[in-house]
Amino acid sequence: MRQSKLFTKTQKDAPKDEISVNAQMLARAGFTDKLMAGVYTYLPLGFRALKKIENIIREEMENAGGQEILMPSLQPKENWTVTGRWETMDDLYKVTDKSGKEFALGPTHEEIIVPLAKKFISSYKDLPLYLFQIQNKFRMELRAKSGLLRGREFLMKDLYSFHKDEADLNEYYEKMKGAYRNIFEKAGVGGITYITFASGGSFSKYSHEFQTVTSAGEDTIYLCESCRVAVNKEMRDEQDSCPVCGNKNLTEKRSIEVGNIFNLKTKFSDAFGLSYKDENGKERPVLMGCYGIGLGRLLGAIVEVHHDAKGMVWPEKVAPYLAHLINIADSSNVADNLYDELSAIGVEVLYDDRGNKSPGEKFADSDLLGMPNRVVISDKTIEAGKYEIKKRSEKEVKLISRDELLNMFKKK
RNA sequence: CGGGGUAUGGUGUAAUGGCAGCACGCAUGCUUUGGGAGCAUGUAGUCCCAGUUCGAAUCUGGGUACCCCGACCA
Repeated sequence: MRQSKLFTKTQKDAPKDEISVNAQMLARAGFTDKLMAGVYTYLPLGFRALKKIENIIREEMENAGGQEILMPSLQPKENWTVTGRWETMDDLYKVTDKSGKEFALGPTHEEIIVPLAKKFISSYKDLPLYLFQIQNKFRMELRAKSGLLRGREFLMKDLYSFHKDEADLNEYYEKMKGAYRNIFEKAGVGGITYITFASGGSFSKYSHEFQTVTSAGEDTIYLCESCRVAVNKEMRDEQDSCPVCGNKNLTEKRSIEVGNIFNLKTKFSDAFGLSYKDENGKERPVLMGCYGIGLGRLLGAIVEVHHDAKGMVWPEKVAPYLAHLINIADSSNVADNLYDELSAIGVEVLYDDRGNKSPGEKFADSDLLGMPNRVVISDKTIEAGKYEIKKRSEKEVKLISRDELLNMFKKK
């Protein structure tokens, strides 16, 4: 992408009403634009990062047997009265059409997917089944806050699993924990994201959250350093020790809930009469699990974790572009050629080809945007027959040959 | 939803009852080019509705939006 053609521009100052780091930096860098509290537009760079996260998640969900679908956001009231959540869920957006008919804007999709699954599941041969979608959710947050961390409309991956018995559900639940670990690892927050025991509601003792430790977090967890698991503050009264090793010496941390997995058992199957016939022809309820990840929240969490005073520092797998090529030479020939060559071998490059910007401004922009690798072409590098490369996360600048440069990016 | 705060060009800000000013951005021209360049000329603003006043960005009332703390968050 030639930066001279990029839709967005950077800003020196953050909007005064954004306080959180993720909101400030994403706005300054032109990754997102706020439409209203808790509702954001993803601009080209932010959208690319979001898509990277989406693809990481999709790959893991497909590896875990998930089949992707897309359910509607606009949903009939009737589905929500079946479970009683039309009345009890107080963050449900309700809309009314001209005839007075009422609808919900989906905050989650159990009420839609269970009746859907009922149309296709009738035998033990149809199970297990794993369906997921990546789609916008709506929740009437009375206080949207912290930029992307708590929105009213936000992109979420939700997978629903359907099982013939509890053993199968539990097995898949453990498998999902592994898939989630892979996702957060690839997203660059693996080392500081802890599986956390949280309230399980009325059907199981626990649910599990994936909590990314950062001072910007709005949750409080108690961390067992040796087991690398945590307990959510909401469980503190009933669980004051590590659920794995019994250690009572837990560390209090602030964290962001980036994912949640939940054992639903037959809660929704019962409500909608979702059952199957077993090997003996006996009718049995289907057991369910559900597994969510907020993509925008994860994006925001990554920024909270990976930034410095100058800007964002994107992990390679979620960066909008792998490299930021900056030309500050008099002529653009060398940079143009490198841009074409890298593009030809499939390297995602943001090319700062702007002719009217000073080197200082280009470097400052590059630090703010935070692509993992910076390549600088100047009269000096051209004269030396080399390319200057610097990792965003490091200070050292290296001069390398064209072949070294191409090889470095080819691997990725 | 309870409490607190804020609202002035695209962005950040100044003006405490008397000519809406500055910086960045943007536009045009010239000069400049390794860490947010210089000069010149332009461009663009008082959240909304009432009220007080000779006169309101400024005071009063109402509304709206946004931010922060708390509550809420299957």
